[in-house]
Amino acid sequence: MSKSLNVLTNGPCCAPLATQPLDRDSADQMAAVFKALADPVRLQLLGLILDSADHEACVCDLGAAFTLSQPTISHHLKVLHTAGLIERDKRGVWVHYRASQGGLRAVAEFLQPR
Amino acid sequence: MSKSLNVLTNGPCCAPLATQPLDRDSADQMAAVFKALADPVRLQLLGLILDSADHEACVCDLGAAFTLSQPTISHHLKVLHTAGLIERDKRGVWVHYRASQGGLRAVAEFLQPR
DNA sequence: TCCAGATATCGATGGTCATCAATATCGCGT
DNA sequence: ACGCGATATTGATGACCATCGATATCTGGA
Repeated sequence: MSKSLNVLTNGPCCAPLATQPLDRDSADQMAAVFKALADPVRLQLLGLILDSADHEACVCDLGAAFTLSQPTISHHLKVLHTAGLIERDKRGVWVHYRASQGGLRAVAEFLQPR
Repeated sequence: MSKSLNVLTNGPCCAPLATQPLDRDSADQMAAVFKALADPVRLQLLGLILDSADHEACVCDLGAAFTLSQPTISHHLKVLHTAGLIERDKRGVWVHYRASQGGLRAVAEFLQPR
């Protein structure tokens, strides 16, 4: 705790924190990425992409694995793409999404950097 | 794509997916953990805990780092705890939260296991 | 036993999100 | 140029969530 009053009545709690919290901007940015991962459908989509050859899959195949509507799948892929977790590659009529190794690594590193 | 019709009209898209998506239960479970991480305040709380000695901090110190109300901080800590990301340790009047190495590792491994 | 302080729970509220149907856009073949 | 199929965008709707004030619970000291 921080108020000296409590120290008098209840004794010391613990040494005050040494560091400042992540600045708000960085926290917002990371939270946005985790928000993109915080949906079961998007995790399934990402899993399908990672399990595919070259970590890349066509939207048509991805959509076929779900009973959701086509706009919904498109929306989820856009969220993952905006978060920097997958990359978009349009080949004629079809669109392929590829896992972004950099984006995924950045998230993983955030969780055990100390 | 999946319908042979398209193959006739537009040519092949790509080889169909080899694997099934993550089962829905596992996806829901992982999404719940990511949902716990998908908030800037919770990321800041987790960061403060990880940066503290022994990866552990007192609620009173954690709350002092924010301008949010005490119930809000308590709520966020509960969300992190329920997700298995931090452990609770009550010492008399004060409560300490400790990072759950297992929980954090599980999340990080999920992102690059292939 | 009683009080004060630390933390948690409850109920309400405003904002955000997942999903869909409808529609738009973009590329290829004819 | 036209049409069809693949993907994206828009607008609406119901569900979920972050936050707060009020209140409850728990613990140690007097």
